[in-house]
Amino acid sequence: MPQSSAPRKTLGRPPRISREEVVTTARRIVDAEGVDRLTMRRLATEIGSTPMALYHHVRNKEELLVLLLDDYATRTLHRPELPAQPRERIVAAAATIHEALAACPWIVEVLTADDLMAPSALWFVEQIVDGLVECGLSPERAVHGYRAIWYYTAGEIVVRVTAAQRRTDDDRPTYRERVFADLDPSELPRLAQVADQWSPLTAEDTYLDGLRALVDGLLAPC
Amino acid sequence: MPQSSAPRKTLGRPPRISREEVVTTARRIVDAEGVDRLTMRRLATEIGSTPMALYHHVRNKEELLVLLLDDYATRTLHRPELPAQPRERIVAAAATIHEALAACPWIVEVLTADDLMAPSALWFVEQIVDGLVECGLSPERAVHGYRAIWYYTAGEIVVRVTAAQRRTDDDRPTYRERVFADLDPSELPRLAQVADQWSPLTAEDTYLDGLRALVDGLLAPC
DNA sequence: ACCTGAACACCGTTCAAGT
DNA sequence: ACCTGAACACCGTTCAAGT
Repeated sequence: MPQSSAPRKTLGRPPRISREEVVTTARRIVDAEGVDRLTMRRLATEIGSTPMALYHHVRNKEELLVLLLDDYATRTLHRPELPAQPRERIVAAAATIHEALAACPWIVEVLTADDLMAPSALWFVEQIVDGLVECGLSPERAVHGYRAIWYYTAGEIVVRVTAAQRRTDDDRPTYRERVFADLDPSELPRLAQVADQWSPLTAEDTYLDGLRALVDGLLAPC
Repeated sequence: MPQSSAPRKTLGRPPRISREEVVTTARRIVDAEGVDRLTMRRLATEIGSTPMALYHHVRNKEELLVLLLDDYATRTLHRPELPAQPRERIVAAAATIHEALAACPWIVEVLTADDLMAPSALWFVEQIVDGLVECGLSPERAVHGYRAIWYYTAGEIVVRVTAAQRRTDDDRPTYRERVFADLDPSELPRLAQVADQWSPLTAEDTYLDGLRALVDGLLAPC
């Protein structure tokens, strides 16, 4: 793996671009034009080099995206004052992660990578796991609880972001709208009842309500 | 939009391929080799035609994927006997959807499309919304409750499927493993404590536990 | 109405060679 | 050690023409 931070022991051609420059330039492209426009070729021309030069600094495009997420997390995920009460601490930590992710929609491509295991996010994971343990869960159940919170959080981001993308793409009625339009009220009475409110209702941001419900449910046996 | 099912009013060149044939062939490719291998060109050669012929039967690749999800849902999502008790009915309906999605990992590409609004899935959505209303939630809160369940379900699928993909891709230590390996126990004591159990713990299928916690939490105020 | 051929405007990545 | 040029093996989609 290329290590631009390691001391140079052997002499060779001096590097013209650094891993950091690659990541910074990639960030600029993504911020300005969206993640779809980030290609190795585009990045190379932007940086004044060739596609292949990049491969000396990142293993491949996927690694570049993970580095980008790390970079983003390090820059924006500052540790807030969290409530002392453990239940509220869990909610606040999850909400902070959620807020940071929601503000950078391109993340969806990378989000699903592993966990959100950017080093700067680990502190929040710690707070959540610790809060669950303090509330009486075993370490094992606390990890499972964190995962449930993570599934819920990642799902909310993925669903909301991609729905938003589709809305701007074109203005024909969405597939969902067509399906709701010819709904049989005798077969699906509840859905028919809420059909015309569905869009505004699902557009509301209810992340926090659902999060509280989930945390309450996870802590209920205690 | 092409309507192969509509009666042919004007005479013209008789169609050689149908929308149904396109979808069926696409399904065969996806089942056999994964969604990555489904390209318009590959599909065209498989069907014995040219890429452009496909565009007379589907608007574009995205529509093809939505049709594929519908097709899959129609074939596999059969209505089970659901428990009469509303809380258990909600859990069972969500679990059935989850099971169907988990069995077809290529879904992740499409999942995020809108809601899971395949017509054959609507019955399950109805059961969930109805169960929540029967438990005392207002229709509005019931829709929000369904959304929370959907976020959790979609998130679980997305995270698990992509984690599995990455595992098979290569056998180097994952990014997560590297991050966990050099964890500072004085800074992140809980994570350090569970570090070596993290992989097995997160590999466990705890979807149902989290789902029950979420549903309990949603119904708690009642 | 439906299909074809050729082209447009791209991708990520590898290989072999240069400095 | 780092970078370049050229190539490989692809993409989705459009356009203009054929039947």
